[in-house]
Amino acid sequence: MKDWGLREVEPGTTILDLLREIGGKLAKEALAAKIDGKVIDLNTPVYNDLELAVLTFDDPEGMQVYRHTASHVLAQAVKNLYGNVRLGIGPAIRDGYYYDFDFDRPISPEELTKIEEQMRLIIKEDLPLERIELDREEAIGLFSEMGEKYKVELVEGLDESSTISCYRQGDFIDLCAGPHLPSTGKLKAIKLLNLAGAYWRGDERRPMLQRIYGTAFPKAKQLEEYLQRLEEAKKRDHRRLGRELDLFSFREEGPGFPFFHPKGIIIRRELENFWREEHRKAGYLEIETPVILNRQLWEQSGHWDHYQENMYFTKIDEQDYAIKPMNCPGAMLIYKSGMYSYRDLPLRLAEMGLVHRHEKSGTLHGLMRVRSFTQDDAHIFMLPEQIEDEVAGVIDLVNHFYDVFGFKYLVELSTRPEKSMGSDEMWEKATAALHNVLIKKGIPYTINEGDGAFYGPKIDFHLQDSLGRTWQCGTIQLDFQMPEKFDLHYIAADGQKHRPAMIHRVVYGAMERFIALLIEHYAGAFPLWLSPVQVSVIPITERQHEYAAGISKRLQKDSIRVELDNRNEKVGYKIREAQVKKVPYMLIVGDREAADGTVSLRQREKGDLGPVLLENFIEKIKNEIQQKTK
RNA sequence: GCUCACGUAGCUCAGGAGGCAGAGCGUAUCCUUGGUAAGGAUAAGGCCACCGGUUCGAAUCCGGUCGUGAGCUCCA
Repeated sequence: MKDWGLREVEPGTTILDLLREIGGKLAKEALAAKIDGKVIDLNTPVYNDLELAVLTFDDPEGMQVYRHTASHVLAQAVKNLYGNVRLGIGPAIRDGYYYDFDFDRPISPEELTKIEEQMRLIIKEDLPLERIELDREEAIGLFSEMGEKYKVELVEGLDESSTISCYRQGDFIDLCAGPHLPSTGKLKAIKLLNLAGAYWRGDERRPMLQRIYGTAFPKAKQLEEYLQRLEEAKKRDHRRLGRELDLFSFREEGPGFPFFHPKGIIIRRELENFWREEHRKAGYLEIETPVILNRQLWEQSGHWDHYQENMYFTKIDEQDYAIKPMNCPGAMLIYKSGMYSYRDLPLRLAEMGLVHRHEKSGTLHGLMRVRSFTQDDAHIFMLPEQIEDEVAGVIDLVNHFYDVFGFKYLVELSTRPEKSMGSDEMWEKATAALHNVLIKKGIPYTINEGDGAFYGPKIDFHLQDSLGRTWQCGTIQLDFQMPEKFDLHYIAADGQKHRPAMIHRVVYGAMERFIALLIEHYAGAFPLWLSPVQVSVIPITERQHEYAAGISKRLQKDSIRVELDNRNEKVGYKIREAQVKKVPYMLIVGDREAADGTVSLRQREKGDLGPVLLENFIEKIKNEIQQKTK
């Protein structure tokens, strides 16, 4: 923030006037101001001494004000075009803004163009935004008269004592805390992006409104760049790359049930191998539990009461069974099959468990959200005093894994949900334990109130997809319930039975989701160790087919995943294809290479690297695979 | 599950006032044997998602079902 020194002005001068007086680009670029940490309108008059910071589009708060005003312009445009429409809410969000409308008749996406044109007219008029403060009764009266029932509801929900503010631009007035741009003319590059449904106040029992999403930038170039980024993100979409790279598919015969193709399975198995290795090192033992288990077990675990709508059922010999939606009850039974001393704890039982959940049809999303998936699960049974160490250990493990892939993640601590089991005391104890570890480790996190599992609070690790949407992957869930329900115990030093504590945890989360995120993260160009095809051998003419086949066999002998492209095509064509399929290494062999036992090496990112001896290449690639570096 | 939109060849998509189904990529065969991101020719490939209605006649119009997309709700 620049320092413009001290200024003295007539009382009542607005901040905008003040900035104009200072001159330069300031007045033009300013969007809002900040006084004592509070963001305010540039139209605010100044009466006392104060320290002022100017917000531009480069400040997140400035950007928010800019887009929030754009949402008001959107609402005004819609009001102008469709007289009979009730307004919902219209905030600024990441990358833009939206506004919710209750139309008499749903509008179609084509109409967005028309609305956008109307918005441009409003911007051109350069209408000043005026802040109006009223009391509760006045506000309710005003919005009732306008037939804005949602606004009336909002006002009624506001604190008795709070001042209610509205913003007016031309003949459009909206309930709003502000702040806003001084006038609509400040808006430059605007664009409406899409149309979707959204429940009023996010409640599925309430009416569904139509939400219009848009964005706005001060410069046309910025808007173009943003749209360009969206296009680029679409190219990284795992559903598209999954098809192009022949990794997996979905069919109408099994909505939400993915089919993994040979190339997709390679990635999956590599991830599993890595997982097994790291878990062995971290002191886990691997187990496997059945997919179908008796109803009585699910009643005992609480799933029958708390998770039924997400479960699939079947009958065997007239008996009710359920397809497991979680692996925990199975792990409980394994624990129960033996006797444990306190010296045996912590006992870490890991399971690549295939679970099925009946997710609502509208929530399915490629591999990110499916109805059958494999969790890289583990249940840690431990002494109460081992809880914090074990939670910390899992956090370290998650950290290590995500580091290998170069993922940045967001951490959330989720607390007790409404639908849950156990005493308040248990919940408090468990939540405090998770909280402590996060504090001790200095991990930044946000609290997600009421979003815990029905049996305990949890720490979640979220990863971002190509469009910046976040997906929960790793999770650590503390559970005092299951050990209770299943009457688990261990023999302590006092020779008596005691109750162990338990952690449910996953690192990848679900293999399917994690693979989806990896695809988007790498844009399909997997690091060598994960690449379904690591090397493509490309003979230039038929004369080298034999030599090329020998190379291919030689690589295969060392478990290198190689494809021999001896199709009747030119080198350029074959190289292009290997490049499009994101194969890390291409070995081009012509007469020269065949004569001196070399290969011409081409790397996916670096291009032609010239000839190398085959054995040297093999040594290099084996080393790189082992290192798991790019 | 809800709102809106969409469903035509393996993929990307044209077409459609109701009257014999189209392109590019990919695939197959042939020609070409070419040195670092697309050589040429020919051919195969479709119950226009499914079920019903309107009509002499439906890929096209109408209704329903299923699936997909964006978002909401819900969650790894």
